[in-house]
Amino acid sequence: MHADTRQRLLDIAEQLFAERGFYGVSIAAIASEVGLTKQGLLHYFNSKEKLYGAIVQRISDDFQDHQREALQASEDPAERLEKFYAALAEPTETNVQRTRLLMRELLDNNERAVKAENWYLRPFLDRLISMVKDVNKSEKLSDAEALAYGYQLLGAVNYFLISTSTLKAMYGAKFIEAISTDFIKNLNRLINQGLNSGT
Amino acid sequence: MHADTRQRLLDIAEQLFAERGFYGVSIAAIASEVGLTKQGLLHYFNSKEKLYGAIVQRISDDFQDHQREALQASEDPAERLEKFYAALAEPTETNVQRTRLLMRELLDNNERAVKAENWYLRPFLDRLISMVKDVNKSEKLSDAEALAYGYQLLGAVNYFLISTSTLKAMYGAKFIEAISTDFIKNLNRLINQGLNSGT
DNA sequence: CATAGGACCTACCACTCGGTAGGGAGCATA
DNA sequence: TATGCTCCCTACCGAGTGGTAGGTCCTATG
Repeated sequence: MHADTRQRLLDIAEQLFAERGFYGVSIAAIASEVGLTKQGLLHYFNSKEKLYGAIVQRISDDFQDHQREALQASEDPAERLEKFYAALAEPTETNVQRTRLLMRELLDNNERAVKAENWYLRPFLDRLISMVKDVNKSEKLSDAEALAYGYQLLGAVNYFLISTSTLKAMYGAKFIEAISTDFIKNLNRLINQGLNSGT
Repeated sequence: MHADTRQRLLDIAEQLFAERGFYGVSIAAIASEVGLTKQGLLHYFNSKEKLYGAIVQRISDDFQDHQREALQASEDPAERLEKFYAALAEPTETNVQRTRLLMRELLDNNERAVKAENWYLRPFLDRLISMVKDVNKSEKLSDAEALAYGYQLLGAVNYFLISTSTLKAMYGAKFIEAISTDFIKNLNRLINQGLNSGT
């Protein structure tokens, strides 16, 4: 079964798909990067779509794992939310990579006209809603309000994450480092302040 | 010179690039949508890259125009910022389309290794920085702080815009409409609140 | 020692890609 | 009438695409 090769295949393909998008990478290019021929790759995944699907599935699974961990990390709901977003915002290489890939997924989704497999984000978002609602129980936020709020922060974090490299080139590395710390500070302020004053 | 055909070419290509990305569309597909052959298209733009570049340039120009308009729309800096983001968040078809295209640009930028033409966002962001600083003059925000703040809102808005169609499919149109109004409300609250209390 | 199956290969298929060469129709100027 | 330019065409190219067919080697099991 050679799970080893399979893993390397997934890892490298994930990286390439994140960098260049689904149409921007050929299976031959992926295979050669792994040290296989195109047909070696197709031995493990019968088609390009299947390979890509396996990658998205893996990411989505991991994301939900991290979410569950954040839930158990603290008793205070606000603190939990802070930790959750802080983990998402961490500029790890894999974190940035996966954010890029998921963002591309979001963009490409549209034309695939929402097939069932695209609902992978659903449990993630549902959990996010309940996390937000937990923070501000006194006001009894509606699901829509909670999602609006959670999604705003999600967008802020993800957008910034995929922008850093471009921003760095524009403003210089030092400036962006300064921004990064300000960014997290701001984020936490929004979490605590935004949810504890009138809607 | 048939500026007419040229315009239609740009319009349709913009739409297709936004939907499927640079690699996802062939110039033949674009041409046939316009009612031309591939070589008819190449008569106007010598290469696929040139066509794409012209589109990005046009968007970036229009964006800056809108920004300038927002600057003149009001005397109150906070209100200006509100109007600015409200305009960005408007779910117009072209607005969504262009946001998608620019987001793809941002994702693809990385591998093009930051050539000079990718700095098209620079004046846009610079103006954004000064707009944010104007709102909170008493605290004398640094450029980094201002950009961190402005970029957060930018990310929130853009990310939400490209997500609406997917979210609609997941949660239903009604729910998302509710979110949209909550979203803008939230955004304005963040603008007024976030900038007037301690950093 | 035979055999089955996993892991990977070469060769090839039909097709699409971006781009070039060269020509023709229509019109404006000389 | 000749010339030249804009607009757009057919025909074609080499390279690359995802995928299939069929085979070879190796190892694990009977």
